[in-house]
Amino acid sequence: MNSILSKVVFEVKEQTFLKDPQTSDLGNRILETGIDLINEIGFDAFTFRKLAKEINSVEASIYRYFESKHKLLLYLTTWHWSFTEYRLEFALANVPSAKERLTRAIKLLTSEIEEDFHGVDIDVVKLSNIVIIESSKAYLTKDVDQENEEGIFIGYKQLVKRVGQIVLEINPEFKYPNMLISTVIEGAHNQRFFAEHLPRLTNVVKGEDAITEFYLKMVFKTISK
Amino acid sequence: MNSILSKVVFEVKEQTFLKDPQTSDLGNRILETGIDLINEIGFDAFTFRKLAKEINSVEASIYRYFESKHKLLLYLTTWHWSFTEYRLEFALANVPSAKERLTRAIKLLTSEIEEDFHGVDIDVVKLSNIVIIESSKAYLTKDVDQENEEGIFIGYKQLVKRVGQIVLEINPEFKYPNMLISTVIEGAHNQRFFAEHLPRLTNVVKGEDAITEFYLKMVFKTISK
Amino acid sequence: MNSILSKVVFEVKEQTFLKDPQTSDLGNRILETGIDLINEIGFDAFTFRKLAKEINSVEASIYRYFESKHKLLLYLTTWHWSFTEYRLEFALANVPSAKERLTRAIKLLTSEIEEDFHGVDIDVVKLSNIVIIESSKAYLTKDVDQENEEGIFIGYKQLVKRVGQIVLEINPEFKYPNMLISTVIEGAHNQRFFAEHLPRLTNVVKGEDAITEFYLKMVFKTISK
Amino acid sequence: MNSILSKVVFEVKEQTFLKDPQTSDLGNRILETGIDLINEIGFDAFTFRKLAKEINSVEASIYRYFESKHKLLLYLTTWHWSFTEYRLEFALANVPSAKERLTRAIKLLTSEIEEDFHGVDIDVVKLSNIVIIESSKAYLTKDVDQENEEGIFIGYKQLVKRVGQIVLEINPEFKYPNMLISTVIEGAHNQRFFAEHLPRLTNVVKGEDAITEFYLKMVFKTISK
DNA sequence: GATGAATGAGCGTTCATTCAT
DNA sequence: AATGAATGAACGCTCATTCAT
Repeated sequence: MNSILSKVVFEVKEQTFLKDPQTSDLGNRILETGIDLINEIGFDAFTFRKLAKEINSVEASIYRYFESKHKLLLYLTTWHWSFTEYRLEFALANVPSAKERLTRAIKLLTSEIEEDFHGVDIDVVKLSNIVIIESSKAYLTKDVDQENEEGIFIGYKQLVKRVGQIVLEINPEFKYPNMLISTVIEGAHNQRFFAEHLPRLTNVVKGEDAITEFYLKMVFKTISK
Repeated sequence: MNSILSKVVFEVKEQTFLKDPQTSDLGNRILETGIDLINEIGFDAFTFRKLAKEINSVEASIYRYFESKHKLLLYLTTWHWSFTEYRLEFALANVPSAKERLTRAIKLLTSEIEEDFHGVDIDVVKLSNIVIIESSKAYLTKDVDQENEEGIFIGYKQLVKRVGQIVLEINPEFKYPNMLISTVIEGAHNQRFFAEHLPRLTNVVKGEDAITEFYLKMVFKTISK
Repeated sequence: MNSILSKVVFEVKEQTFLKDPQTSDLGNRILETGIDLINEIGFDAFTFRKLAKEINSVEASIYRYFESKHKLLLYLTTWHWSFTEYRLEFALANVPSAKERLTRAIKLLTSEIEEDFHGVDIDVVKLSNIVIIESSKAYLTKDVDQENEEGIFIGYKQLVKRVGQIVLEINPEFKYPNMLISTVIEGAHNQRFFAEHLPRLTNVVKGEDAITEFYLKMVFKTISK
Repeated sequence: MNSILSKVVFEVKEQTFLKDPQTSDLGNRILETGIDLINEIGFDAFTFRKLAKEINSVEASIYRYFESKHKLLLYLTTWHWSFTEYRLEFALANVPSAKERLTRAIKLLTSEIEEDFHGVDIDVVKLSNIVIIESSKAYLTKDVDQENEEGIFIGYKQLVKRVGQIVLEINPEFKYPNMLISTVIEGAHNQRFFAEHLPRLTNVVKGEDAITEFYLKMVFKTISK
């Protein structure tokens, strides 16, 4: 699994790092401990200084890999989207029915990751939490347009497009496939956050898989003729 | 209009300010120029120092009104939700049909504000842009839980609940009214941002009112039996 | 003397400071201790951090007064030129003979300051050393042109022009009065430095007033018809 | 020409480098690109990191040649003085008249270099600009005395002495030959800089060779009995 | 001999905040 | 009530330098 991963996972990220963190021990510690720390204290409070202390190194060393903490966040989110697309590929492979494929895709996009992915050093569960809470901060910036030009969000767009195309297979006349899918992805993030922190904004009861159920129903009803 | 506004609009915000900014000239300048400045440079780059310079005052004076820039953002977003609820009240008053009320509600929540609201000093259009881009940063924080306890998000929750109840009028068995409505509200924000900056994540063509059309259809199909 | 000083001395410097250091206790400590410290360790090694430590304050406080250490140096040099022009005015007042005035001007520009100037908090002797060693660094920069536009070097230019005009009184056909005077001023700086550190570049014997003697002779011979 | 150059030019510099940069390809790239870069961004903004990037190498490699950027500047200036002395030797060879020799020397010291020197990889015009703007920073340091002891400024001193001796040939009683010549050299640097950036300090009109004219006259008048 | 990786130290800057007036 | 002055703390960043290969 590892070799395929390596092949699939590392796509668009060249713009986000100065030196590929996956190629050295220090780089990997930056990623692993970085994910832990962002999870723990939140991205706003996260600084390279604190991370450096945590990995018994210094800020200057981290700057060899990432230009800024914002770029590190971009790296993590693009990694996450590449990884998600890779998982999607596997989940949909050899499934002929478009409806079944869309079902699987929505499930994958709206459920929590639980499995352990061998061959990946990165803690995908924690990373997924970061994506839920912090990823929107990665694009809600004055720099979006420039970063978009640099192709940093390609992974996300590809994913949306790909699932959107399944929608079109089912209903070729549906006008807003991308809008629907990005609503589902961002919505699932929000609902998961609301469920934990602002429960009156959602109707999720802990333990149940309400989010997935809701979005599945929503998608299929919305695209029905 | 003004008197009613004053009555309706200022609800939950006591937790967000130290001294009500609407009661003094300086306070109002803080709000007005604050909105301008956040719009211009983004909330991340926004500081009390810059705001103080802009209004020819000093940081210390702003601190009389708001404990932090984060609290100012909370003030602005709660103001926005109160204001939205007030507009909703007017839009739904004396409309007997639940479907018509839901339609009006969704339209109001997903369209851009354009009208000029007399009697309100605050530039509601600019404020609405801030809400789109920055409001999620107001709750995607390590302090959500505490701020939630303090009742800061009550306005938002009320709004969601109120529209959710219209959904239940139409389909009393629908399990996820709040989830649906908060998905619509947050989704509309996202799509409006995507339309401008990451168009491949949406299917919005500029000029058309695709967002409203999409969410109207989505809501009614989703809640249909 | 003080009152006249205050009037004469503070001219072009507004561009060099954020808040006039002469108007507060802390500001004056910045100037006095700043001069001491630059003298001691040299401008290159001088930092706001070290200065802050020395005056038992913090960098942030110094930044209220000066944008950068470079601006502080500009402040000090412009102060020095204003002060020199003021001294010149006194030295030349009521002296009818142009030759005598030129002689006095050259002496003033090429000799070491020794007197104590009452009513001035600034240690003019130490400041003069700084000007000798560091002032050229104030203009030998990529920012000269911009700073020149801002009028920062006006004091120096005025001084050169004023003495140049005495030259023209004596020999109206002399083509290069400013060139001559700026050569004298910069030359005197250099020779004083050489005398102390690179004696083989000069012919100064310590104790003698060779520098003044040389430049006096040089000037008068050069402008003679 | 090259072979003589090689013999004459490389004199005192042993103290300034760790490994002679003229003996390797990388070393020569350091010199050439270093000169370019210092010219472009100024010595203050110049760093080994930037230089390394420019020559597609790394900082560590540059450190093999030069202990610090300051030493590199010393290398360049001593090279320039050796080169100037070499040019002087040629210009004065077989000229019996002392007055003529002094004239030629002053001209050489105060005019801009324009000719292309074949056999020298170093861009002498750019180097000359660096010397004008930055060379004073090479000695206006707390380390002058030590560096002087190490003989780093010998080239400059020799040059001054040599031309000073022509002065003495003409007027054996003139007391300040070195002072005069170093005033001319430094003065010519200053005036060239002033002409471009602070024209009101000089009387140079672009295109004319005023600087040389002025210093020629100044020297001969000053040393006349 | 040249390089890649890493680091220690410190700089310049800004922020949020407090205190005295 | 508003302001002016000052500060503590930390951030982001870069530099010069070293070490192992």
